[in-house]
Amino acid sequence: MDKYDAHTIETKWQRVWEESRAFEVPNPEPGAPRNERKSYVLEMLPYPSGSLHIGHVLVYTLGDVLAHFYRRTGSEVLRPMGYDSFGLPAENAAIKEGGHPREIVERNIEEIRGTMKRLGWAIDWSREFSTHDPEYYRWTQWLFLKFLEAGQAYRKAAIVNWCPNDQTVLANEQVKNGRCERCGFEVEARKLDQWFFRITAYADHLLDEMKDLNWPERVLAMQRNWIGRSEGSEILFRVEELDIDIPVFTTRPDTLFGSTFFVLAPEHPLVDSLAEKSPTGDEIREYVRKAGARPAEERAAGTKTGVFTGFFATNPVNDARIPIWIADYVLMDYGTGAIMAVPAHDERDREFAERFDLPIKVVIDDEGKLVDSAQFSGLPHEEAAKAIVEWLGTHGRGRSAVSYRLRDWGFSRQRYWGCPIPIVYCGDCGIVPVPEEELPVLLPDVQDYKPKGVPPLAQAEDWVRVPCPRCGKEGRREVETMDTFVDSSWYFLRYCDPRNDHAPYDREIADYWMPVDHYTGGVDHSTVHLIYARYFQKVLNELGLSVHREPFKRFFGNGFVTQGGAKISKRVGGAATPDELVEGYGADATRLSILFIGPADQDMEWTPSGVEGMQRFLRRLWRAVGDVADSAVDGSPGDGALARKAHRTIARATDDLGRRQQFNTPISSVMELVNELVKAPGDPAARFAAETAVSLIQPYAPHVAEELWERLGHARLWQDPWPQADPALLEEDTFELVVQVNGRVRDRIEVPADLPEDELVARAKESPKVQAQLNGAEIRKTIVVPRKLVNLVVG
RNA sequence: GCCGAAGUGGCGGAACUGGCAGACGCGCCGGACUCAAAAUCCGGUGAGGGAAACCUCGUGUGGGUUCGAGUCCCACCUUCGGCACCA
Repeated sequence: MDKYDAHTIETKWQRVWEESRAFEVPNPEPGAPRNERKSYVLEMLPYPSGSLHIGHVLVYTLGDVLAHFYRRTGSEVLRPMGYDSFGLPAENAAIKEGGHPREIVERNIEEIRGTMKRLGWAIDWSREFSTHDPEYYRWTQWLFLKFLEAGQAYRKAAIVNWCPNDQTVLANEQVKNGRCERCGFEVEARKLDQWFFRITAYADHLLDEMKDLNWPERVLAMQRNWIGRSEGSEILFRVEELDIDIPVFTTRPDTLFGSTFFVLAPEHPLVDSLAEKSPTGDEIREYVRKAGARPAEERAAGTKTGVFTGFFATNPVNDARIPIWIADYVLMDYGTGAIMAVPAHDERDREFAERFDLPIKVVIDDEGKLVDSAQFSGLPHEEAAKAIVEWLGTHGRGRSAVSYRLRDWGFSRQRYWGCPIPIVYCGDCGIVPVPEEELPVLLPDVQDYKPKGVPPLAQAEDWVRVPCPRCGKEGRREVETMDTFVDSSWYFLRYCDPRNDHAPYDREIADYWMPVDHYTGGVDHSTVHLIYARYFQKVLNELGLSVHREPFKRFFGNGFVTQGGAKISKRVGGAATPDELVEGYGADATRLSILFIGPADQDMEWTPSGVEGMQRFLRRLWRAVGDVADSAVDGSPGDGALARKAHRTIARATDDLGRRQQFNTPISSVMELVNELVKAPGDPAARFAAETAVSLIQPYAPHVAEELWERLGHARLWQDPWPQADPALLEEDTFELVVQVNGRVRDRIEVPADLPEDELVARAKESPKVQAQLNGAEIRKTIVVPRKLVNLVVG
């Protein structure tokens, strides 16, 4: 047989798939019965801000293996692809390289598509789109209008995260450790009018409906953490001089008697009027100004600062008058922006009290019982918490309350390359939505789209000036654009019906394909994209636009691929990019090597030696199967060792891919089978073993598998049913009985599989090695594990 | 500090429900083929002891449960990831 030549084979089959539209799937006919075997396989769509790297090879090969596996196990598979082409990464790349963002992303998309095709990923290319296509963002705008109508999108003045480098506002989800997730600059707090999605209204839904998700625990834990639901109570403190009540949120109402001072966040709305009425107003205003200017990171880590207002609040439970302070360790956007400080039982309050010499009053003893707390003294503190909240309730001074860490999603961006927000500001009518029929609001070209703090769209004066859709007077368009995560919060629905020009998608079609059965992507999106998309899906459900409440039924979080310690390969000169790898080793070897490294949900280091090993394996497979194809032998595989090995391999690979979601071990199993085949070329089961190996490796190495399948006299392996293991042939007819004495292995004996237990024990006792260990001692206990071992316990 | 994941040969890793630790691959060592090299093929490869048959030790550390623990329980150490003045 000829030599294994990856390029010839890969080019040949890629052409066949393209010409036969092998991986395109039709949408269901209207009113057709639901196919229970549909399977929507999706991976997070790439940003076209550069070319693909080895990490993308992992993600899309994972999806590819599953798509092939599900198709061949009887599902109708939807496996689309597109590009998240709006947003900062692409825009920054454009600024760096020079040129218009559109040109840059479209050039990158061309390149990425080529790489994807060269890797042989089984994608339905007829459904491809980019989020910057007007035909797509038209519907992003349409959905925004629906959210606006439903009160899920709104505009408010808020203190937001401002990145001074990227010159834009960032969502909380895009700030890590007080720094911009993209560029690493420290974010500043700015008070601006901004657009928000009311994701906090769905906090409990996002938590409760996790029970319907087959997701890794670590990702769910991150989301839970991010949402940060915490149960406590809201308590009203009276300020007599001002004739007002100020609510505080606390998780520890049991410590209420220990509250010795009261703190407001510098951003608290009452601060202004307090300063006005206070003799030390200037001092207060000066403190508030300084606190506002203090970087968030320092505010969190530095020593505590604060200022006394001169006012006092009354503790509702004992009428104690406690001083009201303003301090920046209290955050405006958590709870009510005001706290009752209990320095004896809260570390932060203690630090503050010590610094400003405020009293510390212990109200819980070492046994966890209340002391010095009037009628509640002596109660265990959990019980006391309930009793105190109840008492507050009957006196109209408090109630149970829940607080969340999650905040509304601010999606205004002061940048150019994003989806325009379809809004017109009118002097008379205020905020006016652009009528649906006028969508899309096209993103205009501007002279200069570099960030300057003022949104670049403001320069497009002709575009900005527009008649108010409501009254016809001159209005001005919204010049902010949407966060790119809005685009990716519904793209999976558009794939269901990507060419629809009268709706974002046909509801019936989307209801059929959705939810995504198997979603793959990086866990770095756990508290960003994955939470936004869940929120969108829930709102769409409540707007009557989808029957489903969760977008991704199953999620697989792939690990990160590093390339740091990679040695330079002599032969391919340190091949590192996917294109270089395909060029040097072929797509099949590349695909195999990235999945063979280890468990795909853990981080991994990519090394060239792995891909060389895979190339060796493919040559070995090529030769072994080729020998079978060339030989005339045919007939029944029988039930010999090789046949049984093949059946066991089928069983294992099937279980690993379907149930266990383990992608490296099926490769090992097939390697074992090929090793056995090489050792037994004349075996009656050689042909069966060869076909099994080719068939099982097909999702990983579809090109070489297809070629060998053809040489074995078959066609279209990608459509062939997945092999099935014969349960009768899953075990050998003999097995190696492990004989233990006191739990330690002393001998291994080959015995017939059907030997009864007492006979197994008899065989075990006959073993000379066992005899030597027993040394005539009395056997106290005998443990028999069928088909595995006998353990003799003595002494 | 809180939440989560993980510690197994020289390396990546396997061992699914408590039952042969180290599958598979990389690397390394030896051999075959070759004028030679590459490629390929065959054999070996956890540590210690022994001429050998074999024996002992061995899955981060220390305990425990069990006939039997990489796997279960308790305590701890280390690494990585997320959150972090969240009241």
